[in-house]
Amino acid sequence: MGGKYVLDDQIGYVLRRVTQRHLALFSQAIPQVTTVQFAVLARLVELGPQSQNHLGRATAMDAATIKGVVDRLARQGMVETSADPTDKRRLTVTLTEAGLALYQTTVAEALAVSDRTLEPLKPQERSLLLQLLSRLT
Amino acid sequence: MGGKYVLDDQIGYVLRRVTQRHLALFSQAIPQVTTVQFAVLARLVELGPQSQNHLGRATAMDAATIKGVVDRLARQGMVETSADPTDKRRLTVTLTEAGLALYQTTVAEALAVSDRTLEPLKPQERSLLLQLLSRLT
DNA sequence: CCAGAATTGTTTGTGTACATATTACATTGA
DNA sequence: TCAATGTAATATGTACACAAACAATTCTGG
Repeated sequence: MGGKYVLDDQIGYVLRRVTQRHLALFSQAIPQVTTVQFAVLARLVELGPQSQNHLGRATAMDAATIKGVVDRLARQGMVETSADPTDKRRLTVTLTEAGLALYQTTVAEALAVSDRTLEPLKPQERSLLLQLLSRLT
Repeated sequence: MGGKYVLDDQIGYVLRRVTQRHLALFSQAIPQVTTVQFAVLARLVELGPQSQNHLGRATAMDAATIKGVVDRLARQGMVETSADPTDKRRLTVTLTEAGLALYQTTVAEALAVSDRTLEPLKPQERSLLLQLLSRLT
């Protein structure tokens, strides 16, 4: 026994495929931003202005990744960056009016995308899946 | 009501975080190749030589992505590419001796990584999770 | 048979994702 | 207080991931 390696049964491969489907549903529903960019907007709405690295930690991205995401959001006018007067190392990231507006007009659709991703499951199974997955973080 | 948007409860965000943990465990255990490269090796072991695009489909990658993965595996001597005599468009990808050897010496560890990823769950919960996830592909 | 459609592979551009190195600045502890 | 340590941001390099456009080839239907 001990198990043969069957690619289709490996958690990593299944995660990748489910993620692919989710990203496709999201970009179809909300082409303006990516899932990752939307997560950043959501956190800024929730937490208010944040230093760039702190924002990265709050959205599960390392410093290099969050920098790229913030740069692209800033280029689209969704966030602004400014120097922190009390700590010269820090770059404060703030949501703009346009960023808040985009969030408010798309958040319902973002919820719908989450629903659509889970559509093949019954309500009970959906919360069970979420609960099991969140124990693997 | 319909629910507020709580980032930490969104399936996409949870998937991303679980994937991050899995990738970290894999690269720590098997630094020679990535999860994606390993998937390609596994499929070649399973199916034998394949055209590049077919191999991509068999591992859930589009044409541009599989090209990059095959290029990197070829650069490391794990696969070889050759022209298909019957169809001049096709590029046949074949596992090398070194590629097969790498697969054979790491496949047990790859299984262990899948296990480690699922470690917080009981055996029963693990198969339940896999079953629920695979319904979302 | 042959023109249009489909497939294969390549290239380019954009967007995560992370390791590592570097610079600038902050904190702390003896 | 000032040296050691830690943190913030940046830059570079590698690796997926996918869209779109393209050239070469193969297939198909009238």
